[in-house]
Amino acid sequence: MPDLNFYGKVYEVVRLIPPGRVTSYGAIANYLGTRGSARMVGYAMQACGSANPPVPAHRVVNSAGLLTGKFHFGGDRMEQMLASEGVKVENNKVVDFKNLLWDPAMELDHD
DNA sequence: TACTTGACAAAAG
DNA sequence: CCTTTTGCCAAGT
Repeated sequence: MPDLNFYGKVYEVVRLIPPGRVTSYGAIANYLGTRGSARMVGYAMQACGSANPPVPAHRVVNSAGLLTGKFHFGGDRMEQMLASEGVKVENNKVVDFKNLLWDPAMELDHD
């Protein structure tokens, strides 16, 4: 990948998330090598609106599978998109999160 | 250059 | 189980 900033790298990884799957901020940060920058991942999502192509930020949740960013999407839009991809959401959290979790460091960096 | 801010995470109470 | 505290790092001001 080209010389992308931290945000750019985050976008690249998030775009690799297959439909019907979800990942956590920490997983992405860990894949980028900066596990402590999990907050930056979410922070980058905030700026994902300017990214092109768009970033499926709705597939990114926190370590507990909680839709922390649903409020930023505006309403239940995040849940609707996830539901459309087959991801069940209940009480603002992903059902079978661990089963649907797509960890790039484990899926991509896999030998 | 220094301070503030977070769509987080893990630990402690 | 829920709330609070601490650590973390990059971007914006």
